[in-house]
Amino acid sequence: VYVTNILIDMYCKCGSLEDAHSVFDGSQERTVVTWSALLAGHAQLGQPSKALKIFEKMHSKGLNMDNAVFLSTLQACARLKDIDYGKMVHSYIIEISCETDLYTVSTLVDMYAKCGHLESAQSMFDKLCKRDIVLWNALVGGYVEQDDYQGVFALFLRMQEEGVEPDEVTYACLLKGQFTPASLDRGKLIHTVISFKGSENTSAVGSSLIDMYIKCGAVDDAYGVFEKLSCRDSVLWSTMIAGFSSGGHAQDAVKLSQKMRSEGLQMSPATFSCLLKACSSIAAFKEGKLVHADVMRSGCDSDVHIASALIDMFAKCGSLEDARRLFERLSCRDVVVWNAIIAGHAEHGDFVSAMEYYTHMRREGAMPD
RNA sequence: UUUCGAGUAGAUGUCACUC
Repeated sequence: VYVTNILIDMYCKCGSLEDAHSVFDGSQERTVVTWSALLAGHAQLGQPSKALKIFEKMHSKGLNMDNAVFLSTLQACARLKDIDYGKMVHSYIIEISCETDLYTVSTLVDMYAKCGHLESAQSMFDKLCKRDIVLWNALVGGYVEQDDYQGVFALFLRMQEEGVEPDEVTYACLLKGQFTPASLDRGKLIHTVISFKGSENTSAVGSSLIDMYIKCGAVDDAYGVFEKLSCRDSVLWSTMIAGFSSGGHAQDAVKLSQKMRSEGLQMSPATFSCLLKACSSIAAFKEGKLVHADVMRSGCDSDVHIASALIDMFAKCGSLEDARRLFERLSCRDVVVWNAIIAGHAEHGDFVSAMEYYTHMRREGAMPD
């Protein structure tokens, strides 16, 4: 059973729910953990409704639920913003009496906050006598997501008063809010606090800051943050590249990727994706072909995300042959890939081919959206 | 203290929408 459980968990963590399911279906013996692993996979991989279905099945089978099961179920409720379901799980937790577990309470607070019930989240929070940083962060994030900046401010002050040190997650939470050029002052204020606390130099905070400045239209400030960072992970590079191209500086995005190459850094699939978008936005054909070569070398050319970005890039550069050649070689085509090839041909006035691709798509049984 | 599973936070594909 252990092996089965580990396998299911592994497949879920690799993002393949299908494989996880087939292991699950083929298993002779199942424990709560077997179910729990499958449930967690669905809750975390964007299949919250299916996660709740699994929870219901577990319930009807009369399995003994434990904390792990509740946490994943509550995550699913939070994603769906299904407060009624969340409350139901909550009362179930009270019945089983494991409401004292800090992990469980944090997840409950997070669930209430994400569903917009900040008062419930706050009162649960207040009733506790022991709080860890995750719990604080969950509530901070909740206020931020509801755009309740007074609440954010009050809570942050209370953290200081109680001597709780914010960590990088706290700052990332503060920065995940809505930002527009009108909110640059708020962004800068948060940045000042972070610098004052000396927490500027971590990648999660750095990329959140960059993203914030880009959303505020302050490309130079964003790049300033990037330059100051001594340790850059791939998310940081992607953030900056994406930031340049969305801020109308696609040329700089390309330049940055050259710097990345010259430093001998491996590009991740996400980096490729950002970079290809930059290339297509300015129809940078030569650079696009270079990226294509990099993609081939890294072996992630079968990734549908990358493939569709490549097809789109070639199409936007006006090289439909290259787009077609890539398309033909793909073994797995999702809607986005089909859309990209169809739109590419339509964009260039080749409506006949566009229609042909459309009928081709229907023949293969893919659903248009 | 979660080594069979479980809590908060960062970037990423096509098209359409407001202007």
